[in-house]
Amino acid sequence: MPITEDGIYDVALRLIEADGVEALTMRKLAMALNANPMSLYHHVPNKEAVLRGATARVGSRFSTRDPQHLPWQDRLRHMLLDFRELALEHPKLMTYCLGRAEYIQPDDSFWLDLTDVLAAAGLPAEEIPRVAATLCATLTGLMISELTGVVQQWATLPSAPGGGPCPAPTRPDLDAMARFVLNGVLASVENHPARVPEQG
Amino acid sequence: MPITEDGIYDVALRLIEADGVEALTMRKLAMALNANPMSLYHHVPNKEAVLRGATARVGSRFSTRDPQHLPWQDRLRHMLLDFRELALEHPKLMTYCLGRAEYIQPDDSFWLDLTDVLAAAGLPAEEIPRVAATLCATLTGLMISELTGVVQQWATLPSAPGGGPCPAPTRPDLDAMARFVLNGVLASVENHPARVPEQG
DNA sequence: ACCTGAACACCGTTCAAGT
DNA sequence: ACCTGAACACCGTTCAAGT
Repeated sequence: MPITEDGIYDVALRLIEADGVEALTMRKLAMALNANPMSLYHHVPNKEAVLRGATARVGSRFSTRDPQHLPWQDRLRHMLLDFRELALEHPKLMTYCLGRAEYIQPDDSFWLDLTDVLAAAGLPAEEIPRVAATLCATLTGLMISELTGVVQQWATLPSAPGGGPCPAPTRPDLDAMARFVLNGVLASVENHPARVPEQG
Repeated sequence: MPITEDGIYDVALRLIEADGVEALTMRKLAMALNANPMSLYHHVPNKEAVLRGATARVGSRFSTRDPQHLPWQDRLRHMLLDFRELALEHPKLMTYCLGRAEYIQPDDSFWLDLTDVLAAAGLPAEEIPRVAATLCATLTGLMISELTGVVQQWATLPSAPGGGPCPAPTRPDLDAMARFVLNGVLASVENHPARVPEQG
């Protein structure tokens, strides 16, 4: 079968999730595609573009069926938890791309829905981009920390010099920690000084 | 002058802040040290150790004069803002190490002070490591997003499909956004269900 | 003990040559 | 248009040989 751009991104994504981003090589990628390493350069300008393409492919999988009839709190909750689910499905690539710019774009449904929800929450238009940006930053930290394993490591650390280590958090524990952060985010929006609460 | 382990870390840190982590090379590092590339391996096992050493050197600069007489809210505020200042002083290296494990260790004064503050806030001992872990995760996201420039980019994005872009945030704006996240963190701790508020 | 040159096994990418 | 082999300019690291 011939090489296609999307085929390159798909195989790259598979290799990344198997061995990590740092193990991805143009030569290995070509081998997995049964192609000559140099053939890739006829479909893709360079390695950076491969990583960008794989990232975009994951991003396109984010299908938010944003339930617009629900209260904004529930909509925000769904969005952020959906984002987390997607990140947990592609841990290796997401760990990579959460740490650099450009993984959330202005025309992503995630960004559009997020700003829409914040408008529904009663935030004035000029405040929305900055509040949305801080929410994305918080979400970034939660997911990077969970995906790299630091958060599990921290949660296991002793809280006092003499104390023993805590039991490692299980998946339900991590879910609870994510919801704890989420509740803080919701409270921050609710208490934003410029917010005009919806009447009724 | 002879090569020393600390000298290697210091020069590595300088090169990293000048050109970024990905531009650091054992060969360039040796050149900056006026040494043969292979000489480094007599003082350091490999490149990973160089990055770990440089990271530890930045971490040791975190001098928290934790004002224990202040209310826990003020102590927490100081700690997190001090952390941010340190990160802003070493943006390139911090961007790198915030994205991987092990940059906060159990015997770091940052961790010890953080757990101490949470105890002063009235959190039960068994809850402290997990709350501390989520706070570190939030802080990680804020700083990664600020250092990579995503948060500035997001804050500049239009909030509605028809709307124009917002003005780029200035340093005071970024400070305000950091305080916004900080207030959310404080509120999360204050409202933690297991917290026993201090009397008086 | 410390340094060094040559060498090995890799990279990403260019380019001229093939079909 | 698409593919390919050789080659270039790099990497990190090993190792035998030097002082």
